[in-house]
Order: sequence, then C-alpha cells, then structure tokens
Amino acid sequence: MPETPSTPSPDQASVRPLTLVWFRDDLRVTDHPALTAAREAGTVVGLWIREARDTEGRGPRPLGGATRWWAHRSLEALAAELDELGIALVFAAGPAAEVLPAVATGLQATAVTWSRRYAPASRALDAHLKDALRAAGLQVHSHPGSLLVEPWEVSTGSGGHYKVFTPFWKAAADLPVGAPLPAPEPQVPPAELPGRLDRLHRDGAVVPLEQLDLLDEDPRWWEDTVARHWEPGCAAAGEALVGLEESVTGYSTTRDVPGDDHSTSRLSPRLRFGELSPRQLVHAVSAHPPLGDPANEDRRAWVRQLYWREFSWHLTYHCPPLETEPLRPEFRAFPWEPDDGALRSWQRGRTGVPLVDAGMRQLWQSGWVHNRVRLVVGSFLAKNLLHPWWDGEQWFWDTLVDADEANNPVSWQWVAGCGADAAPYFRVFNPETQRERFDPDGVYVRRWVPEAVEPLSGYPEPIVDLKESRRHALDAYEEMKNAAS
DNA sequence: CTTAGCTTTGT
DNA sequence: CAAAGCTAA
Repeated sequence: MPETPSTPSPDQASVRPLTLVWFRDDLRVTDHPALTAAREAGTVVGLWIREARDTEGRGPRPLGGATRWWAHRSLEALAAELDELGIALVFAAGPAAEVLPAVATGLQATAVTWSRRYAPASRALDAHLKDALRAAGLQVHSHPGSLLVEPWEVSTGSGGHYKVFTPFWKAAADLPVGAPLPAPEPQVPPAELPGRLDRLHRDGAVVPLEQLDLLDEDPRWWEDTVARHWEPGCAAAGEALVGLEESVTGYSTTRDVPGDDHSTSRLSPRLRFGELSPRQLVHAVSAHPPLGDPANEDRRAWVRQLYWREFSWHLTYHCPPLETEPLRPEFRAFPWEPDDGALRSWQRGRTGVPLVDAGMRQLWQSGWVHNRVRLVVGSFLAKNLLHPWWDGEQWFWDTLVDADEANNPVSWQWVAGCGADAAPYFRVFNPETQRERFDPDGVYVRRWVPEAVEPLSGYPEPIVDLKESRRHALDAYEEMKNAAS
C-alpha cells in the first residue's frame, strides 16, 4: 500500500463503483486497457481463476506442467505489483461461471472486466459469461490488450481470413500500433473492502494462491531445472525489456544460432502470460532507430516474428480447433506410424541424433527451446519418425513455459506439413546439415548433450537413418495424395 | 526453414 | 574438375 495516496480519499472511494478485473493471460499492470478503464471508473479488485473446461467444452485449454509453474510464480509477482497500487488480487479454482458471480456478489462489485481471449472455446465461454453476468445486473466489458491486430481487423480481398503469412503481415503491419498505457494510479480502497475480502476468504469463495495446486510436482524439481533459467513475473519482464536492444542487434543474422544466448530475446513466456504486451515490445524496439539505419533491418526482422504470433491467433480465431484438426484436410488420410518407444526416445533426448537430443534436453531442463531447434525436433518427429505431430504438440504444451494455444498447434502443423502456410512437404530438415550450419563449433550440442561427442559414453546410435527415413516420409506423403484423389 | 541433379562458373 | 548456382519435386 502506498504511503501517500495521490487520489481519492477513503470517503470518496467508498461511494465509487467497484470493478472486478478478471486477469487471465495478461498478468501485468502497465499497458493493460481493462485495468486502466476499471481504475478510472473507481475501485478495483483483481481476480485470477484456475479454470477447467466446462461440460460443454468451453474455456481455455488446461495449463501444462511448465505453464502451471510459470503462472504460479507470475501471479505472485502480479499480486506484489498490484499491492503497490493498493489493489488486492484474489484467487479461486473452479468453473468461471460459478466463481465470478460468487466473488462479484461477495465484493458488491458493480462491474466485471477483462482482456479478450481469442481461442474458440474460450470465446464461447466468455460470451456465455458476459450474458450471464449482465443478466445478474453487472456491467461487463471486454478490452483488447493481448494482440496488435484483432483477428477480425484484417481480411483478404475476398473477405475471408488470411491463410498465408506474408499477405497477412503486409496487411497487419499497415495498421497503426498505439502507444502503451502507463500503469494506473494507486488507489485507496473503501474502508469496508477488507471486511468483504475477509468474508470471501472465510467462505472459501477465494483461496490463497498456494491452494490452487499449480505446483503439483515436487517444488525442488522446478528449482533444480526450469527455475534456474527464468524469473517469472511482470517486474522481471520489465527488466528483460531493458536488455532487449542486445538481442535485436544483429537479429536478422544471428537469430538462427542456438548456442548464442543473446541471439533471441527469450521474451516468449512474457508474451504468453501477458507480462509484457506486444504493443510494449513494438514500442520498445521502434523507439531508437533513425530511419535508414542498418539496424532497422534487424528491427523489422524481429517485429516480423511478433506478427507470426498475431498470424497464429488470426488462424486460431477463424479456424476449427487446430490442436486436433489439420488445416489441410487431406492430411486426415496421412499414414502416420505411431510408435510409443520412438516418441519416448524423442521426449527424453535419446534419439541418437545430437541436435535433436540437445533440443529436447534443453526443453526438459529449461522449459524452452531455441526456435530453429524447435523446427528441427518437430520435423524429426513428424517426418523422420512419422509419429503423429499432435503427440509432439502435447509434449511441448506440457513442457514449454511459453506454450500458448495458438502458436503451439499452428507451428506444429507448419513443421508437420499440414498447416495453412506450411513449407512444401519435401522440405525435411536434416538435423546434421542444420547442426553444421547453425552450431558449427558444437557449442549448443555440447552444452546439452556432452556425451554425444565422447566415445564409449553410452550415447545411443541414431534410432533412424536420416536418408532412408526422409525417403519413407516422402513415400507416405505420396500415399496420402493418392488416397485423397 | 530441403534435396538431388543438372548447368554454369572459376581456376 | 570442383564449387557455386539453378530448378523441379
């Protein structure tokens, strides 16, 4: 709580309306339109719900292990940031359709507000909640905040959604990006609010963060692995923004070097949880360069990657569920060869292919993989092993700290060849060529698979022959095309 | 963000 | 005759 409140005295505050801000994938206080609007209207209380999909399948995809860990830590940080502003953050688990009315009633809130979500199942839930809460007499307002381009803001000449990245990028990049909003002014909550919050706690309508069971594994496991690599939370995210310049400089040439720790920004989990908004990132990157500076090419390349995320959400909003449905429908007839043993070798980084194993171990140990290596390990599972891509997608969903509902399925479909703008099927990444090209000194492979270069270390022989399995994949593709015609 | 095979270029 | 460039799948 701030010592010298700048805005309203407690008396004034008590008569102003109370808005419940439902945080979801927007765990920040700056550039948060829903929070800003709520704060301008009066008193704010924050809420985060550990949601499960309802019986009709509405709601967000259940968090994976790594994102549960991140969410827990990021929520701690958000609670601290909000506390500085005099805003309480409360937690609950269960269906949002039950939690929201209970918390709103208990706080005598007059309004509920949130940042929009865009996955079909989440939209369906949010639309339903909007109706139900309005019917119960609450004001409800949803705000943008997680995307640069709302999925309906750009469309092709024929009025449909984009299916190819480049034209999407051309259209989307033409839209202006507004300036980020500052954090809201601190508030002095009405005197009766603490009593209402206490009652909610006593009734069990809200619970301490720890009781959400987001850390269901042994916490020591996280401390020994992923926690060594990351500091979740919007405060740390703000600091990461300061170091952004370093990763943007030279980005267009160095971004493909997985052994270089500064070749990418590593901001993906910040975006996933909205610790930073894409708008803040564009703003941070666009601030410095004089026009015509060669650094502009790096910036353009970097911002372009941000628009891949926008494109993923654009597709996710407009298409059938992409975690199960191939965008190219002919792929429903693709002759996959599921092999649990091969899947397990891949997951554990024991395929005998050094770059693949390095990537999969980086994933397991740190909850993150360099983008180029994601493409290599994905191509290896879906093409060399012919194992169904959705098992790889699910593994990434469980283990990546940045796993989001749009990027993950869309990118997997891209590497598997069934995505809308997928590379031609015959483009099968050769992990050995990729290693020679992007990890020539072996820095990356040695860091994650030190025994790969040691004789007699017990490092396995490759579980498939790269050349032969590539040919086999091309045959499978031909088979699918014949089946389709 | 492929590969293989053929053609062109450079020494 | 090797390296580099082009092209079709």
